[in-house]
Amino acid sequence: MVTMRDRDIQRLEQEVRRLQRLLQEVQERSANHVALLQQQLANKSQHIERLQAKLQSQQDYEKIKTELRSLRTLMQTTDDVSTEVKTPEFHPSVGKEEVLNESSSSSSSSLSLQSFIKEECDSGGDDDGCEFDTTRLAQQVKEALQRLNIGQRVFGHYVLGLSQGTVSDILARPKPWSKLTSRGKEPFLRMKHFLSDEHSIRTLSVIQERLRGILVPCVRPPDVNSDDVIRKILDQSRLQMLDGDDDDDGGSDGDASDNVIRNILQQAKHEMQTPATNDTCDAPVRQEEEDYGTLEPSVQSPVDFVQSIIQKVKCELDEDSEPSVSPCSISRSFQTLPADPDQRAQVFSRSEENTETRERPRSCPTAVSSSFELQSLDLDTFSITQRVKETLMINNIGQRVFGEEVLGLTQSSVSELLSHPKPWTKLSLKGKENFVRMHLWLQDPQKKPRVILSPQERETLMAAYQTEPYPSPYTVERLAAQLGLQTSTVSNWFYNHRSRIRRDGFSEPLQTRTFQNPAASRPVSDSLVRIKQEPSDGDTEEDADLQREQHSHVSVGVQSVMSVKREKTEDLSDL
DNA sequence: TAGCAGTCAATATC
DNA sequence: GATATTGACTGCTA
Repeated sequence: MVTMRDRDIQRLEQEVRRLQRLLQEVQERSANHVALLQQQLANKSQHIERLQAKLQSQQDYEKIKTELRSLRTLMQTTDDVSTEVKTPEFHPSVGKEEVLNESSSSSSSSLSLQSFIKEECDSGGDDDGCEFDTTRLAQQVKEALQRLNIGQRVFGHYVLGLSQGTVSDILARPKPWSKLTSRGKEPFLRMKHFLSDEHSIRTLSVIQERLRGILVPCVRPPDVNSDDVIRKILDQSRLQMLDGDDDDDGGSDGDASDNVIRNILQQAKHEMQTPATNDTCDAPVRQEEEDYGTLEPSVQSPVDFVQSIIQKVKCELDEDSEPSVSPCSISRSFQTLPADPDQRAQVFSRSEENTETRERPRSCPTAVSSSFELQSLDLDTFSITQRVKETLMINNIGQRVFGEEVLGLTQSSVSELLSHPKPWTKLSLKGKENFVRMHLWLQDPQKKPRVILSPQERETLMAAYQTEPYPSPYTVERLAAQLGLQTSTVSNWFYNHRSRIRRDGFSEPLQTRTFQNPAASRPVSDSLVRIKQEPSDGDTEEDADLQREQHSHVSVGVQSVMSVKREKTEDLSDL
């Protein structure tokens, strides 16, 4: 009996131990499972955090979408401007309103320039009825640009289709409407239209902001020039290097640029491929493709828009990221020499006066021979240096001047370069640039330099103008000889001077002012000259009108247009 | 053909 | 970097 009970107890004890083990195993499994779940939870939490961060970073999606639309609009309209701006006369029916205002496709409230002009003119019944206060208009535009922090360059390019300098000129000295030709009226119509179209203003503001943000504006229409030639050569060289070897100090720049381009490309592609926004974009940018080449395989419309962005960004990044490669100086005055040795010496001596303030020559588009044959990338550096040395010697040009003006190098560097030229294949990208510059400089010796008149020369011309505003050919020749200038330079100066005096008379604001000599940006003693205002009996009606206007606007200044015209009339009378 | 209006773009200036 | 100046040019007109 006792034995049976002991056996039962023993069995029960075994059972308890088994259950305890089982319990322990379950507990361990549960703990592991809990740990696993906790780990998964942590992972999920991290994932959620990442997603939230991503969501946060993409909150400007709508804004970017809007900007891309704006950019697309401008891509289209810029092409329109670049072609239509060459139209010599303004034809309201032709619709240059494409500039910026074509955004009406997304803004039904936008007025077209055509309808705008019609509305403005309807009150008068014909063109004469369009009477704008150009001074006020210019002032309003200046204020708007200032308020929105929009530069004249961007405004001129996208809205007016004009260069920055012209915009500056028009805004600073607007002619009265009645004195403008139909061509001259066009920028003012555009300004008026721009001011009246909130969408255009907003779009331009966005673009300016965008350009200032990540890109450098490339507002000048692309053209074929020496810079392009060198750029192509160097690009080709870089491509070869990337394919062949890694001896390229410019490679990192290129990679960085391409990464940025790729990012924008992806963003733009995504934008364009989204069904909701995949509207038609039937403006292929063939011209830009030709100008800049393509980064990606060609794509069909509507992704042509993407292509246009690539080209634009490529252009902008190229200009921004490769300053050392940018072939800046080729077209500057020292790139080429006048045919006449005396003039060459004069050009260099004149420019030498200013070399202290000059840095590496800047970019300037000047056409060079399109048959330029440097694409072979196999320049004879020894021959080039020999020819450069000979040219410098013949023209008595110092290495210092040549280095500063053509290569952007010091005299010692020029000396080293000319004395010990490396073979082309051993040169780095930057080293090749110097030889390309020298080669172009040698290739195009007939190009005229930009003349910069000295204060003394201006003074002489001004004095001559005082006595003879319409100089005879003999006087022009005499002045040219006296100053060592070309006769065309003297003639141009007189044309320009008369033109600007007239313009300044027109554009003068109502208050009395001191009339500045065009040369007055320099401290020239004769910048203030008393103006003649008394009318002349022999004046025509137009002259009288001109005089009234002048009389009401100008009290002191350079010799007036009335006296100029009067003298001309007197000359004719004498004849 | 001279002169002009309008403009570009290199350069100066701020 | 943005703006102003100015020599040179184009296209038009008388």
